[in-house]
Amino acid sequence: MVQKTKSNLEDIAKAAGVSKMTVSRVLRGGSGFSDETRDKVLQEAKRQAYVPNRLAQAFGSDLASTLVGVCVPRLTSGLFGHVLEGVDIALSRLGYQAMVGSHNHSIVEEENWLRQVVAWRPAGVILSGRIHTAGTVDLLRNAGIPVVEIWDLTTSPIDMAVGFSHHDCGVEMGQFLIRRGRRRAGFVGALARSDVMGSARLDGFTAALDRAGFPLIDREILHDSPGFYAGYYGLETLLARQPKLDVVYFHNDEMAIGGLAYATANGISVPSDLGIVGWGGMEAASVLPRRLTTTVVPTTAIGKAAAEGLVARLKGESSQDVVVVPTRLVPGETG
Amino acid sequence: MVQKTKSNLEDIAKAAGVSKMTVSRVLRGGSGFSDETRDKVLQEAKRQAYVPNRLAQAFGSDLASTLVGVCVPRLTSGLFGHVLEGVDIALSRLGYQAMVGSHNHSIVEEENWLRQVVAWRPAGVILSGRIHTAGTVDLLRNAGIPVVEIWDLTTSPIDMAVGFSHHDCGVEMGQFLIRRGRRRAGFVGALARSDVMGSARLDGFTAALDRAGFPLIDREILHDSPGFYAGYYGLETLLARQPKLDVVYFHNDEMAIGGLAYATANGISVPSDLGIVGWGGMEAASVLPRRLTTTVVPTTAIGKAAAEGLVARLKGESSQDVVVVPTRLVPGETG
DNA sequence: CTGAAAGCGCTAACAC
DNA sequence: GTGTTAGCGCTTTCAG
Repeated sequence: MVQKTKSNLEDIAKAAGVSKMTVSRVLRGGSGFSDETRDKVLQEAKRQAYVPNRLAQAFGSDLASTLVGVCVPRLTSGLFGHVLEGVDIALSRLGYQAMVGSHNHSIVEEENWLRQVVAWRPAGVILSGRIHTAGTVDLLRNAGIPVVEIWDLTTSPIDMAVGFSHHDCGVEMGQFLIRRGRRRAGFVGALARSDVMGSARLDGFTAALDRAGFPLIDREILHDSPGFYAGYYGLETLLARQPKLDVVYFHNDEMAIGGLAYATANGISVPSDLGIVGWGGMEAASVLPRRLTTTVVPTTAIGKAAAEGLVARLKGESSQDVVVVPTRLVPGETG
Repeated sequence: MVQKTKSNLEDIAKAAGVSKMTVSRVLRGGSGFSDETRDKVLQEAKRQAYVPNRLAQAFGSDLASTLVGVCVPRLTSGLFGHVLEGVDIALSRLGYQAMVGSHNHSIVEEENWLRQVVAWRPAGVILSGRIHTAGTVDLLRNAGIPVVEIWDLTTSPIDMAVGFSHHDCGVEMGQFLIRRGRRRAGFVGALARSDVMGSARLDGFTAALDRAGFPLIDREILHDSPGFYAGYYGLETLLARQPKLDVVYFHNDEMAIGGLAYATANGISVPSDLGIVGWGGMEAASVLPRRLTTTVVPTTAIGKAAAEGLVARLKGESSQDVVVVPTRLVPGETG
């Protein structure tokens, strides 16, 4: 059977004996037609399995499209998965569609992604982080669409922002560990050169330690993806150099759990011999035999707030330009 | 400063002293123009920061759009995060854009998502699973676009498919545990009513146990998201009813790790008192103090193959309609 | 090698 | 309450 060409407003109009415009009005649920007309049109549309052409709609009118670009560093990160879920649920509830991309912590890849996406004339975009290429900023300015930057709030945003200060997270953890009596701290991270936000946490951490008079002893930064393995081997490497550390701050919880695995496997008792603390608040961290000491980030809430703020702006509703979400240092049994 | 209206082909044409058509040809890298013309046009395009309007492009021609719809059950699942990453990397390398959605294991939500997405006239879609509503199938047929169903391969696909048999995964694990001497097996799952693929694993598992003469003793299915917590409390509940189980098969690795945490916290020694086995192959499973016995699924490869197969089809290249990816039962130290 | 004309499906603006 | 006209930016087709 030959593929039947998709029906359009005109087909319905003809079949219902009205004009395209009337059909358009009915289908968009406006007003300016009789009940009788409406029923006829709706019935025809259903019969013909009419699917509106959003391309024509978005193209042919100033009506903003309902496409929203969303770019995150990595799709495989537990944290960003939750952020995306928050975005996705909010957007779909509001009738918007997400175009998703990832850039693996490269602002150049982010620009490439954005260049593709703006060509689709999206209603707005959600980006991660506060550092972008000049090209990205130009693209955004020329597009003249709302932008929400999520995750980091260290400096002032291009347009809107939802997040928190990574630097403060590091400071808070540093102060906490000092209060707990730790004096010889190390750090294990990954991808330092490109993950600016991870570096911000480290900066805050070292600053706090410095102020307390017990500066960071050493750090080990792996050029690897910040997962369990990197945490495991990162701790191994760091301890080989610095056997006398009394606590290690990890780039994130996955790495901290990897570190915990290394400690367990090597007879290092946690937290008495060595404290291990993470960042992020992944679910797994709280069901470990020993609950991980970490900073919990409200990931889904960030995604939701970003999507809702963007749409509020699009609808001309008043909305806050900068939303600060609270992170929470949760003392566990490992640090 | 007033927002400068975006430049279009005509603006460039005027500035370069040629026609729209010539500009169009140059910008799309075709042929039929002199080098001199090309340089002039490219220079003008750059000067005006021209961004092509993909909406007009896709709308105004039969040229397939480069939009690809991708729908997964959950964005927060470690496994699907990796699938999405595979899809995303392959698509962006090939010049396509992903419209992403999730349906939380509801085929009705999947249909709602698809209805929105089809209206954008995507080049193709990637769906998860083999069960869809009649409405979904209609939508797909009418759209006349390629469809790749990923993840499950139990029955024959609508169009193309990339995956493996969940049923066989269950059978294999059942046989493995019997060979290891387990005789009193239980199962802990979540969301059974809607997660058809999880059920397929359970079916295969019970079938294998039945054939061996040691049928499944009991199962505990939680109406909760299949994460660490559900695994923890699911095992607690199951053991309260059936203290004499000698092994428990979990819906996935997250739940198995939760179960492991419960066992550790309650002095149950694994694997001597109780075997604990999972499914999926999340990275964490292999750095636990005791490596989890599980089935490893090549998630990223599935996403990559789905995206590449779809694009191959779009370009008229020959491609396999059904790609079976191998899963691998990896014996660890927990079962 | 280059250009002119028509049209994709829809909606805004205006007429009736 | 309903219809008509024009046009969004691009590509296709056909003429030169």
